[in-house]
Formats: sequence, C-alpha cells, structure tokens
Amino acid sequence: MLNIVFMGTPDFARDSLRALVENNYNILTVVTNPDKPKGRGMKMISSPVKEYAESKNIKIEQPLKIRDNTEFIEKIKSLNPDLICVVAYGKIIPEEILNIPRLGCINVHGSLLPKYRGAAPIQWAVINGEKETGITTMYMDKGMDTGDMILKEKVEIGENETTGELWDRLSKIGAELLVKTVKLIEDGKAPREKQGDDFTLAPMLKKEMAKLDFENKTAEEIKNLIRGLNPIMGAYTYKDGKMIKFWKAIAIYEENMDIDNLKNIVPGTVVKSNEKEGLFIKTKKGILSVLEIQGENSKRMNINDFLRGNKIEEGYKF
RNA sequence: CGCGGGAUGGAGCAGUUGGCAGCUCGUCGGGCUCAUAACCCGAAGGUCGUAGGUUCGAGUCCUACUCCCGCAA
Repeated sequence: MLNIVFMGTPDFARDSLRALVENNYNILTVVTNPDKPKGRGMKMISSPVKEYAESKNIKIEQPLKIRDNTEFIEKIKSLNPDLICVVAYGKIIPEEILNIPRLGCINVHGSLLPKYRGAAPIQWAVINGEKETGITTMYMDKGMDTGDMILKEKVEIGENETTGELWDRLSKIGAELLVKTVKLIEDGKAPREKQGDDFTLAPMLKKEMAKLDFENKTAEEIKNLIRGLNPIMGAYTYKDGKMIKFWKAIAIYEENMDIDNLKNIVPGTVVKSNEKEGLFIKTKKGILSVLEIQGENSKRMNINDFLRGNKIEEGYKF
C-alpha cells in the first residue's frame, strides 16, 4: 500500500480523505489550514479535515505558510511519502514540495479542466448557468491547476441546483475519483493527458458581485447568481437601508405573467407581492420569482413566511 | 472578551412614556359561489426564551444564563 500525505481543508477535502482511509491507504500525515477564529465571538474553529484526522488518530500538520518554510518541507521529506494528495487545501504548493514524492502530487479539482481553473470552479459553473461540470484529477505542476489530467467525471447541473447541493455531490464524486486515480497510479496505469489551451478561470468570489442588479441582468442571470452564491454568501440588495438576501429564485417569462402594462414598468420594480403567490420582481428581461429570502438580522425563510410579517408593496423599486 | 440585532398562539410580525396581549396567514366549524391560493360568519390556540430582581402592577425596567441571526474574518 502506498504511503500518502494528504493536504486539504474543508468538508470537500474531508470526503476525499475519508475515502482514502476507508480504502486502507496509509495516511502518513494530514496537512490542513490552521485553526482560526471564526464566526460570532471569534471562536477557534478547526477544519473538517482536522476533525476527521483527529477522530482517526492521524498526525496533523497546520503550518501557517508552507512557502520557504524549511522546517515543514524537511518534515514532509523525512516522511518519504510515495504520493501527496491535495484537495482544496487553500494554499499554493511550492515546487519544492511537489518534487518530494516519487509518484508526484495529485489534485482533485471541481471542474472539467481546463475549464474553470482556480479557487471557485463549482461556484462559477453554477453562476454561469453551465449545464454540466465535473471532477478532474491531475498531476500538479507549479501553475494554477495546469497539470496533466488523469481522470475526469462529468455531472449534469440541475436547472435550479445550488452551489451547496452541487458541492456536496461533487465532493462524493471527487472522493471516488481520487481513490480510482490513486489505484491507477499504484498500478502504474494512470493515464496522463495534457490540458488544452482553451482554459477558463474561476477566481475567488468577491463581495461586490453578490449585489443584485435588476437593471442590467436578466431574470435567468440573476437566478443563476442567487443559486451560485447559495450557501456561500447569498446575493443581496437593500430595502429601506436594510440588507436583504435572496437565497432561492426562479425566472419567469414576462409573457407568462398577467400584469397590466408590464412593458412600461422599470426593471427592479415589484410587480406582484402577496403571501399567497410570492414576490415577483421585473428585471432587464423576465420576471424573478423569489422563493427564499432573508431580512437583516433575521433568518432565511421561504417567501410566504417572510411576506406575512414583512410587507413589500407592489410598485416598490429595488 | 471583535461589532451589532433578536427570542411574543402552528408561521411571520406589531406591542408607543410599565396598566385587560394584537395583526396577517394557517388550523377547526359553518355559509356563499359555475368558479378561485376568492369572499362572508364563528371558534380554538400564548406560563410573551430560562432564572431571579424592582413595582400595587412587567412582554415592556434591572441582572445572569441559554439559543438564534447579521456584519466582520
């Protein structure tokens, strides 16, 4: 059996680690991001990978930085791993480390490379309204997700699927694909395919992009943004100076809404709002039907519940 | 000790300077209509997060605790 060093941080990585452990690979040590103060009260939170590793009594390393960290690099070298598996670790791995294991460093990436290289492939696939995406395993090189590909698995994206839902599915698929990949490498049968030049990028999400723009975006685009940002940050707008987040919405063709004089209504206007039918907002093209919403200092709730105590008048303009 | 909001019938909210606990929806019963997530009439349902305190009297003021949420990371 191979001796593996595993590097990863969130739940997505934990699923992969668990799969390796359950397939009896020997995990020499797990490298994960340091605990950090998080959330209300700034309590120290450890990563899902760390928690899982602890429960299995696997050794844990949590270096603050790994570039030029000779102590850390020497430690990994001394473990003499056959292979290093990296899944959503959160830091760039320097060449010095990539060169340590005799079988190389492999990575599980949440897209069909070379599409969506970068930190947020799943989120961007949803935001862009992709019909399909997938998982790619690859040999890492010094570039950002540019290494030679090993295995791929395609999945369809549901029309109203959220990033969170897709994330969960992909983390399971990623875990399975990682095990398959490691097995192939172990047997010396792993394919190796260069990435083409037709790549796209999936950079980290920025706060500003979560702001809703009814005037310049279609209902379809807004719907995709909303589900793409669910549950990471939520798309938002303001009403009466208070932030209001949209968590779930669908797009409706204007022809399918029975509203007087719809053409002359300005985008951003509430065309219908009541607790029976819901909240409908006109966009640049099409009507956005909001299904799940969250007021400031409040929790997420479905639109009917929300409208019972929080009236939004028809004609209000966001 | 990062900053801030909140906990009120099943749901979502209101409750002004302490003075009978209210609104919309849902539920149940009845009525009306060709018809409706429509309308009309009636009813049930709350120890106001927990524990203490101030007061003739506390949802409302004070103290502690629990839980939830927003920002920021």
